[in-house]
Amino acid sequence: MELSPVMESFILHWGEMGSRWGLNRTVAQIYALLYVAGRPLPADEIADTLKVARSNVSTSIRELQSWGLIDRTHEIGDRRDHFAAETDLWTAAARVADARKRREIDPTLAALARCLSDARTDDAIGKDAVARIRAMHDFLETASGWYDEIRDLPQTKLETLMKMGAKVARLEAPAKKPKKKKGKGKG
Amino acid sequence: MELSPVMESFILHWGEMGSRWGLNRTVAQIYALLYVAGRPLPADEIADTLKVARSNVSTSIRELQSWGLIDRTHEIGDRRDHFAAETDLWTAAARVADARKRREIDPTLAALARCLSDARTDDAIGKDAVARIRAMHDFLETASGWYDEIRDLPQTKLETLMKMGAKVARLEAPAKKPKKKKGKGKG
DNA sequence: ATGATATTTCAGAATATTCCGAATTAAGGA
DNA sequence: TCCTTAATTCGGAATATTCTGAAATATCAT
Repeated sequence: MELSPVMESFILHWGEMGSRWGLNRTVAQIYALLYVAGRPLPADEIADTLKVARSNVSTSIRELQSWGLIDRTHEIGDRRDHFAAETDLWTAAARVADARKRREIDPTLAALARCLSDARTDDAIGKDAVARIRAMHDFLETASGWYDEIRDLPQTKLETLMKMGAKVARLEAPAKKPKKKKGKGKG
Repeated sequence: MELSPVMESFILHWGEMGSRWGLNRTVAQIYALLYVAGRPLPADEIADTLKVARSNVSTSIRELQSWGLIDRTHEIGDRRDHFAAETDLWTAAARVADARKRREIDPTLAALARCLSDARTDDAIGKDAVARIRAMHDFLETASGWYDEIRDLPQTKLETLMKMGAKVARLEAPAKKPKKKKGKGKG
């Protein structure tokens, strides 16, 4: 696929971004490419466009599939697999959040639970240290539970909830002097 | 500092976890150590305990400070700096979220804005592709705006909001048969 | 100043990750 | 079956990151 300057810039920036969020550059770039392309692309075209090895595309595609960020499709008269990005960004974000929770939060919670259990036979650890580990466990568990509760909300409900958030914020800090908006000097 | 088996396990797991969230192992381990220790430790004691180079501790401490996750303190009769972890996990999580937004989301938003601006003189890009880039930009901007609105809420308000979230969830899928509480089969 | 201790910097070693490309496997079609 | 094309696997090269240890710098007391 022929990339325009802006498309190229978009893909490069996205690759950069992805690498800060635990994806590797190629994986993020492929997602970006499929996202702007707006139509399913076969693996070899992806490799050509991004100038990476065909095998690298294969591996990266597998990774993107494991995140639920792309779909595999087919075209008549073409034996090759084609891939399309999930273009609904709410859905994409939710997929990533789900996957990260499953891969990182849940195992961490399990590890913390094991620590707490083991602590009962660890006579070298202090009660306060155990309490802090418990606090960590409970914090993650609470956050995790909230996530489970809101993750299935349809977007509209979620947006409503977000707007409620803004209201709560405004209730909390009512404009006492609505005359002038002044920088708070937070630094 | 002498580590009990559970403390060691906690620190190792946390190091593992941290590396999945963009911190390096040592940084995450130092935070974990200071967190369980429950008292300020000097850099050389951290190095001894974790068996890493003193210089590595210096660098990692700087990183932790840049995330706002540790405080520097002093003890009378001791010229060394001592470091203590932020033990309030809400605060710690907020600090990380703030930092990541500033370091990753904000620059990405800027890059996307630049793409959109450049797109006007890019005659090789299609209108639909521009529209998708705009969708990405707007999505991030919206999420970013929401975050700004709720980040200053005190914990209590935030918890209230979270509970509202749970309620909204329940309104959305009301228990038709409130006879028995049954596992929802989340898999 | 001088010496003692604390901290930081930084070049390069150690390690980890990403990526390529050759070889292999899989899937059709004739 | 055999041939062609698509897809995957995997050893190791290329690259990036992390970590060490030595040297430099800073801080404080005398």
